Formats: sequence, structure tokens, C-alpha cells
Amino acid sequence: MRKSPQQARSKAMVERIVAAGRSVLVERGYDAFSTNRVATVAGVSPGSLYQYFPDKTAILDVVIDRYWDEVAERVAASLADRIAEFGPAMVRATADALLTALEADRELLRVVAEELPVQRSRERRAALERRVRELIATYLAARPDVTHRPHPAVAAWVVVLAIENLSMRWVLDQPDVVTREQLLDEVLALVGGYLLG
Amino acid sequence: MRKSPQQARSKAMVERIVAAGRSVLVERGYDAFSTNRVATVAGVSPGSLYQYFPDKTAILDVVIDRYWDEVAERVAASLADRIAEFGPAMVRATADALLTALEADRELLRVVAEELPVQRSRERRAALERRVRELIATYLAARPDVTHRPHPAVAAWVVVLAIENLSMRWVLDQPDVVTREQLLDEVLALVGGYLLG
DNA sequence: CTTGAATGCGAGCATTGACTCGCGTCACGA
DNA sequence: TCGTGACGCGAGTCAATGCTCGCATTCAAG
Repeated sequence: MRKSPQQARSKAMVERIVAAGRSVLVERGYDAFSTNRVATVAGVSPGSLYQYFPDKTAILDVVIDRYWDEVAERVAASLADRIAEFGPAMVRATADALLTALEADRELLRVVAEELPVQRSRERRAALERRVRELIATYLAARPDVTHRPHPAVAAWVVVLAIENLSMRWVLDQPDVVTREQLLDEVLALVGGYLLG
Repeated sequence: MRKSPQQARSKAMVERIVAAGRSVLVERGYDAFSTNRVATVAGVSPGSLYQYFPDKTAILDVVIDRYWDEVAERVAASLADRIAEFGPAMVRATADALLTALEADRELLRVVAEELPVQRSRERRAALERRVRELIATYLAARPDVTHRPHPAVAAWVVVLAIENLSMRWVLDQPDVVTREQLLDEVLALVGGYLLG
């Protein structure tokens, strides 16, 4: 942020710019994400835009950060609530929470995951992964009886990646052979068989 | 291709251009992938470049297509060789083949998977997935005794995505808690537990 | 050797898009 | 009410870059 908005008027403008950024991304795609277009959609002039954002990517970053933070919040909340009752129900609930979070803004997910250079959203997504991974690894290390896997950190890495990827691909590709319930069943079988088998 | 090269001279030029494209991508990144730079690195003028490629993306497409075709070839070959002896050894060998293929040009993989808009390489990668998925689904359908999973198509989808993603992330991120052998063990446990458990 | 087609060149055109700057307007404290 | 600084504007600058066009060079068939 080049300058932080002080009056209510300018705070509203910053919000309008971010919202416009999201809107352009979703409706026109990343290629159309130009400062001029974002400014136009926000009903603001390019010059005004640059009073609060140092450059184009700053706007993009805010949009993306907000998205992943939202997803992370939902998943972490669901997970933290149930980490005590570790088991199939928890895995299912967490996967469900992730799916719900991803489905909430499928259009933006599509752009973020498929149109943007991955590196742009890498940081936040990695943060989400790390957060969940550490929760799981810690739990697994404390309760070695719940799994046969020898290395908690490794098991957490595998489980998080597998669930995240399956969920994202399901939401994005909507493979018609797999229903939502079926996906949850498969995730459960995959993770259950791995940790317990 | 705007025109296909007829003399040996021009065929060599096309090759130089593609090689230069790969080189620019790997050494300077996608942002530096401009027609002028590719032409310069290829020791060719922009005008010449446009005699054989209709536009910039055509060069990119060739580079990417070659990469995924190479990977697909190795994996499909390994898989086809061993589909008869379905079991842990086969899963391990296939995962190993994929890892080897991805490791063969890790630099290009990094650019293709993290810098490029995913959509660019989506087609070929999807083709690779489909090819492998169908091999597996067909086999599972023919031999319902090897797995407890009720839907071969779904099981194949899950298994392919899981292995592909874990392998790619391992090669790209090189997480120091997971060795190569360990990764293969984990993949085996994951897939084995899922299909058989 | 001749000749025309294929090949190759590279300066330059045209467009795009990030970003600035000088000026006008508005809000708020005194 | 009035002055000052925050706010807002948008035409314009400037660099990047995809791509073309007219001309020079090379190849190979006759």
C-alpha cells in the first residue's frame, strides 16, 4: 500500500477497487486484468488507483490473499474443532469443509488455479497447507497408536496433498463419474487405508 | 505451422527456434519469452521465425507438447509393460517411471507447472492422465478380484491424480523430510491400502 | 549458367498497458 | 466561513513487444 486511506470515502474506494479486481478476474479472465480496466469497472480513475496500490500486482495479491485466507479459515476451523475426535468422521468433515470452501467461489478458484501463474498464489496456498499439515503431524506424533505410518511429518504431507488435490480437481473438473458423496467416500477410503492399513 | 520447411536449412532453423524457446523458458522464465528474444537466442531474425510459426504461442505449444509427450511416453511404456502383473511391484515401477521422467528436466517442469498459465499445458497433461487412467480402469474392470473398490473408473481417477500430484510436488518442492525411496513407499501404502484395504 | 522459388533478414509499425503529473474538488477543523 | 491537506481525475508518457513487409540471398531444377 502506497498510502493508507484515511477518510471513509477513500476506504470505500479501495474496497471498490479490490472488488472490481475480483470481478474482472472472474468475468474477463487474467488477460483482461489491466489497471485501466480494473479502474473503469471500479468507477475510478487510474491515477486514483495508484494512490493506494503501488502497482498492478498489489491489487491482484489482495484479491488472491483474501481468497486463500477465507479457504484456510474455514478448513482450519473445521479441523481444529474436531482434532480431538480423530477418525473417519473427522477426515470426512474436514474434506467436506474444504470442498464447501472451494465450491463457494468456483469461478475465482478456476482463475486462481488455472489462469494465473501458480507462483502468484503459491505463498498463501503453501501457508494453508503448512497450517493443516502441522496440525495433523503434531496430532499423529502425539498419538502414535492411531496409525501404522512410521513418520508423522511424512504422513501428514501425503494426506494433505492428496486431499487438497483431489478436492480441487473435483471442484474444477466436475468429473461426471464422481458425485460429491462418492468423492468423500473415496477420500475416506484413501486416507483411512493409508493411515490405518 | 504457417508453412512447413522443405529444405534441410529451414528444418534446422525450426529446430533451433524450438530449442531456443525451451532455453529461454528455462533460463529466463516465461516473462522473458518474447518472440524477439527467442529469435535472438536461436540466431534467427523475427521475420524468419514468423515464416514457420503463426504466432508466439505456437512456439510455446511445441515446447510444451514435446515435454508432456516425452513424459507420457515413458510412463505409458512402463505401465503397458507391467499391466499384466498387477500389484505392488507394478505400482512402484510406474511411480518410479513417472518420477524419473519428471526429474529428467526438472527446470522445464518448474516453468511449465509453476510459471505458465496452467491452461497452456492442460490439454497434453490431461491426455497423459486419460491415457493412464483408461489403462488402469480397463484392467480393474476386467479383474474385479484385485480390488474392493466398487467403481473402476472412480478408483482409476483417484489413483492417477494422487500419484501424479504427489510425484510432481515431490520433484518440485523436494521436501527434505521425504526421500525418493520414502516417497515410493508412501505412494505404495496409499494406493495399496486404497485398492486392497 | 539461369532463373524462379524458397529462404532469410531486420528496421519499423501498431498496439497495448503500466504508470505519472498537474490540476481541480471535497471534507473537516478552526 | 475559510484554508489546507487529503482526495480524485484522466489525458498523456513511455517502454515493451507481437508481428509485417519489402528486399537480399541461397538453393536446386532445367
